[in-house]
Amino acid sequence: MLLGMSVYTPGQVAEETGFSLDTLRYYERIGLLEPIGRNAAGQRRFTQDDIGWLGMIRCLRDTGMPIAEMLRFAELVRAGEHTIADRIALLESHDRRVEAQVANLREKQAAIRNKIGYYRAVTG
Amino acid sequence: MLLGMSVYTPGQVAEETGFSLDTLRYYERIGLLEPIGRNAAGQRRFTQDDIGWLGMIRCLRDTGMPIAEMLRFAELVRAGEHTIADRIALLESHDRRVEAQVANLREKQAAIRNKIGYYRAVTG
DNA sequence: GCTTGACCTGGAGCCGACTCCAGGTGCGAT
DNA sequence: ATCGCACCTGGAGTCGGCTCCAGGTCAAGC
Repeated sequence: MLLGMSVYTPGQVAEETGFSLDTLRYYERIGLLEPIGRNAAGQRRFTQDDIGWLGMIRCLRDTGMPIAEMLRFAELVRAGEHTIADRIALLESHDRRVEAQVANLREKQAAIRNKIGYYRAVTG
Repeated sequence: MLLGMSVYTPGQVAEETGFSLDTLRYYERIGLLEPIGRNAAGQRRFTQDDIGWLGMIRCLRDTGMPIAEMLRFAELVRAGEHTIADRIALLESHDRRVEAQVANLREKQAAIRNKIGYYRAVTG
């Protein structure tokens, strides 16, 4: 029973992660994903681990991390356990940027709402 | 005394708004700013109003509104008072997107912090 | 009267992040 | 056995948003 060893087709992964097929191939090409396993016909078969890593990629991407920095993180992960301090440093520094991002967003949002309020007042 | 009629050079505006000189010219070219006044030598002189509008642009830009939509908003503003309802609609719809953006950011940030916590636990 | 510095123009170039394409393979269902 | 579909490759193209460049103009200070 190899229940835990399930693999996923590119289509399934695209569906699940929200990345397009092209983006998945692109990420593999540039080394953001390490080489994905293949079946006999040369088609990609993603593992649960690959999908987990893609989840991380999505977090970083959605919070505005540039690909160059995600690549650095990927390299740290590949380099093994002794890079964990560096990974923490990278993620914490990113976390601070995210915090600043949210603060800026909130500030600008307040100004926009203010403008809406002004327009409302003008039209009565 | 024309105290209220002060004008600003491109350099001053760049300084104050944080937009580069090239970006200011670019925004005028594409019509996001309406044609900026000129002095005798053909150099731009920005008014207080221009700077106010640039403040709005910055809010919209920093909250992720694409230029195409800012252009639409600019056109509404130029078209006069009768477009105020449309402007409110546009800004409110944007505000909802900003809200979603913040929510997504927070969610992904939580996952990143989780990862940091995991790394911390691993290294003890 | 010459240099310096801030500005002007139109147009080209760049960067990040995909996205699309042409031409080809293999597999499951009819 | 043939159709359709999901997949493959390398490479080119797109898009948004600037950013840079060459060559030129003025005004003020030395």
